[in-house]
Parts: sequence; structure tokens; C-alpha cells
Amino acid sequence: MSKRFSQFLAPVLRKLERYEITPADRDAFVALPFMRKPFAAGAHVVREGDRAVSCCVVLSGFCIRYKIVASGARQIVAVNLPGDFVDLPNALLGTAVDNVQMLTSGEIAFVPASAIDEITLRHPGLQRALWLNTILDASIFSEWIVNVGRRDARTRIAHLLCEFAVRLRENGQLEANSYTFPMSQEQIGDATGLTAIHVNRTLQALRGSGLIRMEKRSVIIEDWDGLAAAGDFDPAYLRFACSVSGSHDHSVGQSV
Amino acid sequence: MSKRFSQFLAPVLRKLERYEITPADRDAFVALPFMRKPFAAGAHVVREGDRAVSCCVVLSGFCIRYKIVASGARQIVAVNLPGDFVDLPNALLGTAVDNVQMLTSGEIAFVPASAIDEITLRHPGLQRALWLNTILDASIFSEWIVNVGRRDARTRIAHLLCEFAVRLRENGQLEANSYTFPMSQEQIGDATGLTAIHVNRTLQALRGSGLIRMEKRSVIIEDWDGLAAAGDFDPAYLRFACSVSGSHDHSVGQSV
DNA sequence: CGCGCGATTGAGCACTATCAAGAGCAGTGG
DNA sequence: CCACTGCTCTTGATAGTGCTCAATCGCGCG
Repeated sequence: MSKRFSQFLAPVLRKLERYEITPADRDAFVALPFMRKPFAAGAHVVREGDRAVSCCVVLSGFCIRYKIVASGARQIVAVNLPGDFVDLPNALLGTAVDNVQMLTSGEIAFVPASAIDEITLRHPGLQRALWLNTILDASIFSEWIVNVGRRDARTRIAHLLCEFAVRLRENGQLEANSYTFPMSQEQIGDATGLTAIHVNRTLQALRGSGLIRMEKRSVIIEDWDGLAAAGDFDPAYLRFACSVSGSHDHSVGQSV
Repeated sequence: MSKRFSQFLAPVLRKLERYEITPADRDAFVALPFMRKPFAAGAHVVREGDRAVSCCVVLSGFCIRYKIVASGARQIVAVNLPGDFVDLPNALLGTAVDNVQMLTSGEIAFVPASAIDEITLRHPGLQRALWLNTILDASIFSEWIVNVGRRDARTRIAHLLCEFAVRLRENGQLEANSYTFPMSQEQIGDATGLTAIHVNRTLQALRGSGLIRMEKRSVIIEDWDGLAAAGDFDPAYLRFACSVSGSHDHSVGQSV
């Protein structure tokens, strides 16, 4: 049974194991009750104001978290990949403060908040892993604040593309400096605080500079060093996606 | 001895106790080894790239975390009040990825990361409190992304002022809708992604609308409902600054 | 074939940045 | 007591990055 579960939980376990959990922690995690549910691209997993009694984990596909401001504009605050815990704040708060939407079709696991509650008190090592995971999320958040707050459009978008490259590489979803990237230009705009139109023009410029190519929904990084430079990108803030204590080489292509 | 420590740690304990830790957790926390160090206003506590072997906790005063982008511009990603844990990411990463600077003079406690490491594994309830605290930080981060990403200058600044009002109220540092606010207009700009000049003009407009008054380094909120409306402010994302499970009334003045 | 969504292009505008300069104020040292 | 310095706030004029509005195009799909 635990074997069957771990089949779906594989991306999650891969993530947790970066934090060096013990086999006992791992077994306890795998024995956690949860419910799997498939979602179509664009479907909402959680809406602001919903009562949240369980915590969502991405099993496959991409999803985003966003908020709507008074003017009606939307801001994406996070993009979550397989293995990510999506809405710890919502689950622990009891009420969702943001919206969770699928970017692609995919499966979400719902774990009762009470079960998380209980297991983390009995397995401090597991709680540690989840805590570190939250700290990484916070580190990404803070970099996004910098991105939308103080960088121009070209730099913002280049930075976003670099971040995905590194995160997908950690997830084993990057090959030969290209990755599938299921965001429309409007969604890229919502993530970077720009309009879709300006994103369009900026992407053209990035392609024109020979930094990237785009085919359908995939990005090919043609010049990693150039893109990282254009995006003012230093992967240090993503470092412990990989290991708590380790000092790893994190460049995607060559050095940064 | 634990009594002497708790005198300095009072703001920290007040914060942790919101998460309902046990007396044993509390005692263990108070027994943590730490070093106190006073800093002058403007002094740096940590600089990007520093080796980080301990975790900083604000005992008194305000401090900020910021990063510098390629163009030389600065973005403040967080303002920390007494009781806040400042740089968990840095401590756990081993190397600082952002800068920590005092906004006012104040005292910082340095707790060895190894001690945090050890105590949290032995006291899951305490780890829970720290984890929840990190989740709250992340929640604030994500709201800041929305703020700088999709709101105009007037809304951004009004939102910032509202957030401080609520957070300071939680800390008992707000009286009669006024609080000391030690940020210069340039620093407000660095926190909101604006220039100091534009902050100046926007603050004038806010004052002109009768929403706030400013005296020296303090803010008086003259019309809470108006300011909250102008700032598109909903305190839900700060909710569990107060309690994990509770549903509290969080309005500062009247309802929001 | 019509429909809808996303990408693209053009023109004009607006919000915010930049540049420049002056004023008020606190601290410092002669 | 009075320059002198530095910082913050303030104001004006100008420029620019990115937004708004509007329309076209390409493509997958029922």
C-alpha cells in the first residue's frame, strides 16, 4: 500500500528527501491519508475565501497562486511545480487568502490539515523538511518582490525564465536547456506585473537578442550566461531547493 | 537565569505564545544560548554574502531586509519588528542572500543555528511555532508581491501604512491609531518600488485627502476605513499573527 | 466554417522616473 | 555663536517605460 502511494507521491518525496529525512519519517509521510483529484487546465483548486481544511500538494502539472486587487488586475504570486506544497498558509489559517488555479491539467493531492498537524508533532524531522520547504518558498517570494519592485520588463522576464530553468532542473524536468513552459503571455504578465502586450514585445526583444527561442509552449535557452546576465539572476536564493547544508553547483548551463 | 533572559526575549515570547506553545517548549526556548548586540540606526546586521551561522531575532527597534539589483536600485523585502526572526533563510543556508539593516537603533539577539537545529528536533511544538511564524512571513511576502506588482503608488503606500498599523497593534506598539514610523520617504520608496520623489507627492495626496497626518516620524491615521479602502487592504493575510485557529476581529479602528 | 483564445502590431497616453535645485533641520566643530 | 555639512523633504520641469485602446492574424476545435 505504501508502495502504491509512493508512486503518486514520488515528486513530493523527492523534494522532501532533499532535506534528509529518515526512513521512519518517510514511511510516516507515505502513510498519510490523502485524496487525489485530477484537474483540467485553467480549473480552480481553491478560491479566495474558501474554507480550507486540507493542504494541497501538486502531483503532476503546474499550478499558480494569485490574488485580485481592487482595480481588478491579477497578480500571480507563485508558480508551483510537481512536488510543491501549495497552500500551507490557507490550510493553517482555515480560510484561503489566495486563489489556486491549474496552469496545465494535472493531479492534486489533498491532505487533511489535521493529519499534517499530527504527523509533524510526532515526526520532528518531517516537520523540519516541511519548514525548510516553506523557507524556500519564502525565499522565492522575496526574490519576486525584488523582481517586480525594482527591475525593468526585460530583466523581470529574463529572471523569471532563469528561475524556472533552475527549478525545473531540480525537478528533472529540464533537458538540454529547454523546458516546457505552459504560461501564456498574459500569465507571464500577471506574474511579472506587466501587461500581456508589453510581455509580447519584451519576449520579442529577448528572442531578437539571441538569448532564447520559443516553440509552442516550450522555452529553449540559447545563451544561458546571456540570459542570466539580462535577468540579473543569481540562483543563490534557490540553493536549498537542493540540500540544506550542501554547497552545490547550481548553474544550469555554464557558470553564472 | 531564565528570568533574566526572558526579560529581553519578552517580545519574542509574546510572538511565540500566539502559537500556543507548552510551558516546556517555552522553558527550552528561554534556555537557548544567545548573544545580544546593540546596533545604531542604519547599521548593518548582516550583509549579502556573509557567512551566517546564527539566526537573528529583533529584541528592540526596527530592521529591514533588502537586496540590490543590477542597476544599483534597492528593494526592501521586509520590515521586521521586535520579536521577529529575521533571517531564517540565511541561517539555514549558511550564506546570507540578503542584507539586514537597522532602521532605528535597537538590539539584536544572535542564536546559533545549531541550537535552533537541536531544540526544534527535541521540541516539535516549538518548531511548529517557528514554522507558523515562517508561514506568516511568507504570507506577508506574497501580499507585498501583489502590492508592488499590481497597485498604483497611492494604493501601495496606503497599503503599507495599513499593514504596519495592524502589525504594530499586534505588538502593542499602536495607540489611538497612531504609531511611530521610522522610515524615510526614500525607504518607503525602496519598500514599495517607487522613487522617493514620487513617495513624497503621494504622501502629500494622502494627507490632502484627510486619510493620514504625519508628525516627525509618526503616522496618525485619521480615517481608517478610508485608508484601508485607498490601500485595498484586507488584513486576512496577517490573521495568524494572532492565533492559529482563532477567528479574531482584526480591524484596527472600525471594521474594514 | 465559425468561434474563441492567444499572439502580434500600431498609435497615443499616463503614471512614474529622472534631473535639478532649494529649504528646513540636526549635528559638528571652529 | 556661527559657518558648515549632510540628510530629508519639497517643488518644478521634462522624459520615458509601460499601459490603454483598437484591430489583425493564426490556429485549434466543435
